[in-house]
Amino acid sequence: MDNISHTEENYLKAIFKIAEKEEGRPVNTNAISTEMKTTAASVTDMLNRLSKKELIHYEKYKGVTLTIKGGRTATRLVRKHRLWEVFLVEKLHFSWDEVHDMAEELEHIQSEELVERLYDYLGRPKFDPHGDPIPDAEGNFTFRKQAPLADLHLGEKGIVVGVQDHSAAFLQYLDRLQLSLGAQVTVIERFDYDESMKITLNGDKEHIVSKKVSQNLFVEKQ
Amino acid sequence: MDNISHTEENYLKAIFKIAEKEEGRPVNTNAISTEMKTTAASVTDMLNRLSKKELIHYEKYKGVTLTIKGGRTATRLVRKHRLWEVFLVEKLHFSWDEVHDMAEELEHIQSEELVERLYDYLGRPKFDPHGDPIPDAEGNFTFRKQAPLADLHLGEKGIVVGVQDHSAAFLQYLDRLQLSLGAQVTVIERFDYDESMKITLNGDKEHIVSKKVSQNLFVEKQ
DNA sequence: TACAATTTTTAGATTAATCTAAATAATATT
DNA sequence: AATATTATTTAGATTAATCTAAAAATTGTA
Repeated sequence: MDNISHTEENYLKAIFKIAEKEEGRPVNTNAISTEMKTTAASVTDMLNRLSKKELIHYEKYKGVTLTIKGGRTATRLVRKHRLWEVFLVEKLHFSWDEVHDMAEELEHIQSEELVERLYDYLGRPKFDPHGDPIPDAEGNFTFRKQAPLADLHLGEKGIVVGVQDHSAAFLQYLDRLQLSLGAQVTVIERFDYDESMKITLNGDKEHIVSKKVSQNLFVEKQ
Repeated sequence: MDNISHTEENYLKAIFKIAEKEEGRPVNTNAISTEMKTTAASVTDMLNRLSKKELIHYEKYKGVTLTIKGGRTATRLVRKHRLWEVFLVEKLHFSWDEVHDMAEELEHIQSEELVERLYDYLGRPKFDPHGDPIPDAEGNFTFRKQAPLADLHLGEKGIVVGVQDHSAAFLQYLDRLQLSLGAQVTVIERFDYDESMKITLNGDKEHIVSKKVSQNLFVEKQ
């Protein structure tokens, strides 16, 4: 069969990512050009190519959706990306804010056998170092009933399970606050003025976290 | 600085590989086109590009040599390739005949930090699963006083340390004969007729190995 | 040395991926 | 509904990497 270039793979991943938020609605050209940091003209060009390869359903001016084949390719990339991130953090001891770019390259390594061996080697993880679910070999995601920390009411407890914002700046800031995955947080005060909140960390240290932080941090309510 | 494409990297590696055998003599266009499985015209094209980037010294009709920069790039690729092979064999339990193609892809992963962490993680290996030396971070190779098994005289002993032929077919055949790295061989008979030899394996099993095998297997004399 | 054979380069085309600028379609606004 | 705005596509160029065919240079040989 015709093989898929790195660039085509990246477009599929971008479309998949946008489609996640858009819940099935067709993804439009501009959204893709923003995600891919390229021009709309380049996107149109690529959409024609992807369509010819039956990786997307595409109608002029009407946006795109992934075909089964395109969706499978995208979830495989996500699986590979997240498994490599686990490898980099668990085995090579990189921190969670350093691994994204390396995983962007590693996800394009072809061999399916390699990925599955890596998966076993890593102990069949369900989540990556940022708390994002790792799809299984068939492309199925494990979902969690998570909510932004901002949604917790006074007195409620939660376990930190993920982030909305994946930027290195945010991740490093969380490290400074010791707000890493698995930490237990309890809301002990809420300030309406700037929507910040006071929390305790693992029933111990107290912190004030801004609205921005509490909105970008996912917890599982206890 | 201008960055180097995967293709350019592959050309540099090919030139490096040919230059190893040619011992410093300029590498000619045809040799590269054979190694790269491409046309001489494409090679000439690429040589102009590599020359412009100061990765090779190139004079029309006179062949090429690597510049310091080009040589460093090539040895880094070799280092990465061989370290990834160690990873695939030692950690993911692939066999030595399966890892080449995967390593061809993995060697292009950029991060130098990743390679050095991998190196530590693997226990700072000096040789890859085929017995080839892994250059250090500065590009220095560890050499061994090795010889083809064919050179051993009657009664001489050697330890299998490497292969000349890296083909999967040869490697699989060696596995069948239990002639893996580290095996001790003793020449107990030599047949002039077809230049085959009878050996004992680890002082035990007897085998007859063909000229072709004994020429493609490196041993360290004891 | 001169001719033949080989090697290498040049010329001109092709494909993937990109760009800018202009044209067209869809959507929003008065 | 007509017009303005925004989104998308088309047209035409560019660059990297490749090819085939032809030309030029080098090497081998009679």
